[in-house]
Amino acid sequence: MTKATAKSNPKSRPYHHGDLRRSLLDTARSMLQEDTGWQFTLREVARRAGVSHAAPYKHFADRGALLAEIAAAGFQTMEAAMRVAAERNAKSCEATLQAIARAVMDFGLANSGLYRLMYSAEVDKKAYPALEQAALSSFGVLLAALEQGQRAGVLRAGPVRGQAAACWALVHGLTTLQIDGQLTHDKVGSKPVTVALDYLMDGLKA
Amino acid sequence: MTKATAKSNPKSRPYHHGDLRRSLLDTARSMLQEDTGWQFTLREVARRAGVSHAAPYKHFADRGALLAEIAAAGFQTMEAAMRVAAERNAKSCEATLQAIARAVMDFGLANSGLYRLMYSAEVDKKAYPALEQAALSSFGVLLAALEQGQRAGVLRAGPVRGQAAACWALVHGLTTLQIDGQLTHDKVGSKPVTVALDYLMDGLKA
DNA sequence: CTCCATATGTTTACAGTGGTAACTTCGAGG
DNA sequence: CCTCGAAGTTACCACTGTAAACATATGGAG
Repeated sequence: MTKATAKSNPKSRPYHHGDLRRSLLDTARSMLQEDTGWQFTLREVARRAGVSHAAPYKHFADRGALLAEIAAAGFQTMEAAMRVAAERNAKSCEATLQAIARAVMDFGLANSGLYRLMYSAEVDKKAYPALEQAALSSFGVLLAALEQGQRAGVLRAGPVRGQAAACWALVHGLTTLQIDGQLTHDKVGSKPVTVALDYLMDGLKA
Repeated sequence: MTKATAKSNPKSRPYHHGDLRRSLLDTARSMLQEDTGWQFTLREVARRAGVSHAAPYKHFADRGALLAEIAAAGFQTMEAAMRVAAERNAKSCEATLQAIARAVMDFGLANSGLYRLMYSAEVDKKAYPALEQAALSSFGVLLAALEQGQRAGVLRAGPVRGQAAACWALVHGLTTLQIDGQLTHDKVGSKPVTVALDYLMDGLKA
């Protein structure tokens, strides 16, 4: 592909960008990073990518499709983080779950814009099966950890998905609260996260 | 006020609406009700209120101000629901907390659009102190219940705000999950909510 | 090697949005 | 009664998402 060579010479701005699709995704991601205030215009993405405002439509059906793809990718990298956290803390079930929770929250805090997008009504999972599946897949990491905990007899026997929903809801809630700055140190103590999780963990134990 | 008489005769559409401010709020609220897909245009509100698209600006600084006011009102009615739930189930601390949780979730499910708005990044609490205070005030109901539980010795002694954060996060998380239809019966069991709360309650108990 | 089909980009256009400004109308208080 | 300000209106601006028509570069067929 000579496209690569074209990209190697950014000065002459070849008519064909080379890899606009990737470039648009990257640009959009970086915009999500800086942009806490929720605004996201496709035209601005195009502008920053140095391309006409209609160009993105050659690669994405519409604005929603771009967002959906970014959100899906977000779920995937979050899932990856969850997995390594789980594997590195496999000694006890509690440790694993705590590690997963921390991984999610760290991810959310580090990429607050992206995290918001992932759970925003802006992008509807029904319309993008790939997105929905990415979300479900990340949920699976939690499920697996809980199942193992039950098998080991550390956790109460019971509907795993119910326990998972509780954990997920708690972690997600804490993350958004923290993103919105409502879990400030003076309001809620020093280690609200660990503490809150401990409460739930105690309730889940056998 | 003869304005009232003017409003009583809607046919002749008097040049001055009578009570446009209230009317706009009502219209907007009802739009939030039907509208699950997140779109909310000020012009549409004006249209439905039977008024020109610039009229709202005589009563609200901008779109955000309207939304903020609606969100604040939402927090107030939610708080009211929480309060009556708490008072009607004051026998035991567990019952009170469960009732509060149910009240929040019922409110969220019954007014999903409004609930979304209340926690949306669309309306930033920093910019509207009244909104922020309304949110904090509703949080206070939960705090009070937990404090009472601690005093009664039913709950662990400890930082109340931390426990509150845990409860809040859990309930909020469950509510949004349920609104998004991700807590379906087959996925998560029959009474995911009560169950999940029970887990946390067990962990909070002394 | 030539040439053309096609993927990718650009320009132009349109409807709809939030927001401002200048004009009109109404009703209340001197 | 008359005026003055509040609450409407229309006209306008910059911007958005999206579509259609046009332009260009590139790879593969002849």
